Amino acid sequence: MAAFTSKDVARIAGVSQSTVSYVMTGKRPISERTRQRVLDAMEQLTYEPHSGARALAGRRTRVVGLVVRFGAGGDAFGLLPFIETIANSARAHDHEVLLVTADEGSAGLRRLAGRALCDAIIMMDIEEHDDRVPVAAALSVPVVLIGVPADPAGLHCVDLDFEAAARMAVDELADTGHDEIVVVGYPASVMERGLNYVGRFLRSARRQAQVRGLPLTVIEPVEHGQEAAAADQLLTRRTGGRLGVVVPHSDAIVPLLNALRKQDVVPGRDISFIGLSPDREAGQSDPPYTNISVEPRDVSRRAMETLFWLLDPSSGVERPPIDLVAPRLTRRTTVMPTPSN
Amino acid sequence: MAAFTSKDVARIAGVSQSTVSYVMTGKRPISERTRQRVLDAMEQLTYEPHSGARALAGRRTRVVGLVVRFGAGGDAFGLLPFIETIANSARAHDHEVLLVTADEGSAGLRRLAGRALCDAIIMMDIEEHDDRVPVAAALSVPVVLIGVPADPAGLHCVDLDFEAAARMAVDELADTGHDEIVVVGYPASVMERGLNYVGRFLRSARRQAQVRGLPLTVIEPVEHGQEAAAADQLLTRRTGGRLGVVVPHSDAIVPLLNALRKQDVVPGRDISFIGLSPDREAGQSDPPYTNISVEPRDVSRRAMETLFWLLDPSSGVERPPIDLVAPRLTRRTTVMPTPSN
DNA sequence: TTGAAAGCGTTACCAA
DNA sequence: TTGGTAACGCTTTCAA
Repeated sequence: MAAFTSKDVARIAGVSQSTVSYVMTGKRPISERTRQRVLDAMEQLTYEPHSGARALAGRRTRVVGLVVRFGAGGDAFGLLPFIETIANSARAHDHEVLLVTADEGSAGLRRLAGRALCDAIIMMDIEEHDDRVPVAAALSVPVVLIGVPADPAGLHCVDLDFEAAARMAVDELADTGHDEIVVVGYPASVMERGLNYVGRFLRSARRQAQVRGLPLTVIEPVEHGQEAAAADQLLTRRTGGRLGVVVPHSDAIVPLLNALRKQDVVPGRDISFIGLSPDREAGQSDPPYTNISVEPRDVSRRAMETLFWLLDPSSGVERPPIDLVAPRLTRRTTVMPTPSN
Repeated sequence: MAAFTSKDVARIAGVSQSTVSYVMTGKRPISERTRQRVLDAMEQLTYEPHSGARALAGRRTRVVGLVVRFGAGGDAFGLLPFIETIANSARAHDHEVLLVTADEGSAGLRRLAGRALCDAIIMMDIEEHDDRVPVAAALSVPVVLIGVPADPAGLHCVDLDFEAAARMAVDELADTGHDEIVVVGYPASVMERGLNYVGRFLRSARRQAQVRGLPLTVIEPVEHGQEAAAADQLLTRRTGGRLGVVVPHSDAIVPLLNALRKQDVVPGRDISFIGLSPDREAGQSDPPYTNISVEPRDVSRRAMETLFWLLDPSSGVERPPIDLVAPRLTRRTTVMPTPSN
């Protein structure tokens, strides 16, 4: 592991150092013959360019900063697929991923930009009123948010369209002749954090219920492990009418289905059930439930497309400042059909 | 976001650029008065050192490379706590974390070291015979493995002591008068990957069963979602004697407990049950089960201690090349007590 | 189509 | 205790 430099490559190839650089960047035409000689020399030395030197001279790091929050909060199914997709996308663009935890708050952002650790930042787990957003907006590097804060401050945001998701759930229940809706809320830890999508979903659900003239109650907060109690509470709400249950917190779905089963309540027969979750989970669950799709991979892929477009606007088509992925409703058997009489 | 340099800081503070550098690194004594002036100037300019320039001149990046495998394979509970702990530990040492996926194989390792992207590497999800291990051993930066391959090639390894864990499980069942042991194996995807700990656990379990003179069967592979079938298979094994079940794949534990319950088989009364999982999961499960602790945080914390010791051997006490975290057995109610007659 | 050379912002050596 | 200055390995202008 001798650690050769572009000077060594140049010497072996019998060209100047700048030619080596231009072969790598492709920023000026090189005769095929020279190019090949340089490439051979690189191969021979197993040359790798020094990223620090590159960043210094070229004022770009080829690194994407990723700010995530570990621990309590988001849905468990979520974080890993997000990170994975982002890592793959970065690699596809020949970029690295630098991981920063949300615990660092704005300081982490300032460090990423100030120390020139990355060319762009992608930030997840945005709160509705998030201190970091104005800081991010003032940074010298572009920032893409996964989530939509109350004030995006001009930043590009990508997320699932939780407003549309809520409307879809309410509409589905309204269209099939239900006369009451219960939304099973989030754990207190999630509620308190003021995560943007919680408010976006619940507000939209309430509004649409009003539009459709249906009473809607939110049971909240529902702690992890306390889903059985929520199930009880929910069943007392069933005043003889057709009750529809909507569960936006995907971690609560399976426990809740289990709790209902224990009470011999069959979704699709006794009550209706719609969950917000990836299609895969919904289809493989027992029983499979009608769901509204939440696909982390779609969201983070779009976020990365936006990010790379911001880094090189000529590279693709312009991206909208707020880019919402449309949810999809998949009917399985947990929503009672419209009564035929 | 003006992007000031240490030259600016030097000018404002009325000192030379090298003095600014020495204030930051502490590599030579600075009078308190000068030091304060420099710190004030930095504060005033919100100065942040350029990491690329630093890496170039100082030949150290203050970055830790983290190689992880996403997707199928390891236990779901595992990856996130590992990453989180590593990120926190890195931060505590004023280091960044660069994330690389295992899909890149040895190329990722070569890139990390060749491009001087990091000072040290931590690599997870090691296979028993892993191509990357010899490559890692030849790198110009230290590498710490989480896991123990057949041939560590001189690299430092940190992991749970799966051999001891298997012995503990077998001993516990032997000591309480069982006369048969069934180990519920891993999904095929995990078996095929040849992950190091799978072999380490199963081999050790077999050996210890032999030592204790107990028949031991491994049901394998057990797919995710197929735990009910495994439960059936397991119950047919119950030839009237006292049967002990050991479940090393933590993802299978809860589904398996559910499957047993459906058959009205009560662990601790009808059969015995020991799972390998974090204590938290075991205690919060319904029912709580006797478990052997697998604590990702302990393992990754130790791995990071080793890594920073390798980066600066004078900083602490020497680390063993193979550092195994001792598992702990916590008895709950799922192992039948020794018959009293 | 190519080369020479001036930076990029640090660190660390050599002097003072 | 401090300052001056030569690297560090690349990119990019200016010339040819």
